[in-house]
Amino acid sequence: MKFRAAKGTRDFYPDAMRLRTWLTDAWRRVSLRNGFEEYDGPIFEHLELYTTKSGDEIASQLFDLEDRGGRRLAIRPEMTPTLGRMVNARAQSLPRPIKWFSVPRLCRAERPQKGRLREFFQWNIDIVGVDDVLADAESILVAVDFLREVGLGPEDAVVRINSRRLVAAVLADLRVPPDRMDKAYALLDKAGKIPRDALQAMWKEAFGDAVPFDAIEPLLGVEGLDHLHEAIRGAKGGWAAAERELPAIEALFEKLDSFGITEYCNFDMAIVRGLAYYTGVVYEVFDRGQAHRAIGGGGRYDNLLRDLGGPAMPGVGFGVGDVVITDVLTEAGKLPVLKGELDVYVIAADAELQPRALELVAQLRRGGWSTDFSYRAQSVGKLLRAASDRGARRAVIVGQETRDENLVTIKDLTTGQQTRRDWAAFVAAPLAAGDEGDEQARRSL
RNA sequence: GUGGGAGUAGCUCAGCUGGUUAGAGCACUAGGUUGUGGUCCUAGGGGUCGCGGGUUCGAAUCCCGUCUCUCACCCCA
Repeated sequence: MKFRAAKGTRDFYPDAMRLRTWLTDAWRRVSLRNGFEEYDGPIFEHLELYTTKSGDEIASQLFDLEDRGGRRLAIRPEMTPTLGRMVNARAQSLPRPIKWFSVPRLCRAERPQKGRLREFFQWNIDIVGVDDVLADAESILVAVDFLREVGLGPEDAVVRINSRRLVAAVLADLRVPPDRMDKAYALLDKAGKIPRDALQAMWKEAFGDAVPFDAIEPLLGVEGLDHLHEAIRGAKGGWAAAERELPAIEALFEKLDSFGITEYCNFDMAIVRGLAYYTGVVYEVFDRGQAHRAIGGGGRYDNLLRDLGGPAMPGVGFGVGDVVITDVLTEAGKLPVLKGELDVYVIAADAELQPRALELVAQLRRGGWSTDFSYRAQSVGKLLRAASDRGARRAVIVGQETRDENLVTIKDLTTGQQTRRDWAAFVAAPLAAGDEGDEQARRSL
């Protein structure tokens, strides 16, 4: 073939499209029932919207372009800057809290690998205008609600939660200079991914003796609130600043308890997140088997809107990409088997009856029922097979009985039961259970 | 950007100590004589063996290059 799909992109043939729609429908369903409203923005933005926030390195992972007027543009690699821009533009008039969601198609010019493609879909949830920890907790509730919706229990997935403020406090207690915080975050983020001695070497290289590795070691691998308390109490020299941050974390976990989702949640000092704009609570969702990268992640970004030129407005939100979650669900055997959806397949028993069959097709379609038929006159057996392959719920045969008595023969393709009904009655309710023959089926429902 | 692995039918793969017209399963198409599917049988279509070059009487098979895919690293929104 001369042309194939570009690197890191996917074609969604009907089979794959059904799954994509199933997933995005789940996202929308969960969003709406949690009180969020859908929004969307343009698929490309001014390049600076991304570069001003995240630095120039980011530009190398952007698909950027220039229009004929010389404007520098970029295909959106994430949704949060667009959200910030949109909220800023109407900051004075939007009722708060702003609870919005979106399912944008995003592009990043990265090298594709497992769980990462260059074009993907991402579910975004944001709560803007509220700095209450309750908003942080609710965003996590929505994430967990989704996990439940797709059949992932607490034994399958976990939300690992940390706080940038807490980490910053600990680092301050350890006398890490404020301008070196980002470096320290980056190293802490590696703690769970590389061997301890390698981390030690990197830490030593970065901070030398000013902040000895011994001092931060108790911090590493801290999981669970109890463990956190121990680590802080046992810290050499005392972690006064860190101790002051404890109540905030405890308050968050109290809300999570009220929401009934603590079995999914765990405090984890290793979750820092790479993104610069997070200021408070940060969290990531993982499969328990740790066979995949993060399913999703989010956190609080209290300075982002101001940094984008708007008023100071706090926000919290998360994103879940379609690639990793699909991998996880596939592995767990939780993806549904989806067939095409068709209410009725109309069969003409012989070629002379095709006009009546077409008449029936049109009437059913007008009534709102998804209906299909064969272009060719084939044996009833072949057409029933076609109906079955199409995933039709009912096959209806227009035959001799239609000619003589205006009756149609209806076959329920899932049970195999067959009944005859009057044409008009069938058109009025094609999926209704039939008469005597369907009594049994009706009872079993 | 760096490194490993892999490219044979739409998909999953076999064939590879070089030797006639390159195979299987699934999928697809058409039949199995006049109105009953989801489990059957038969037949058929579809591949310049990723591409280019080299070695050889002869290359899917050996060598070189190249492209693509994939996994990992870097990075992570």
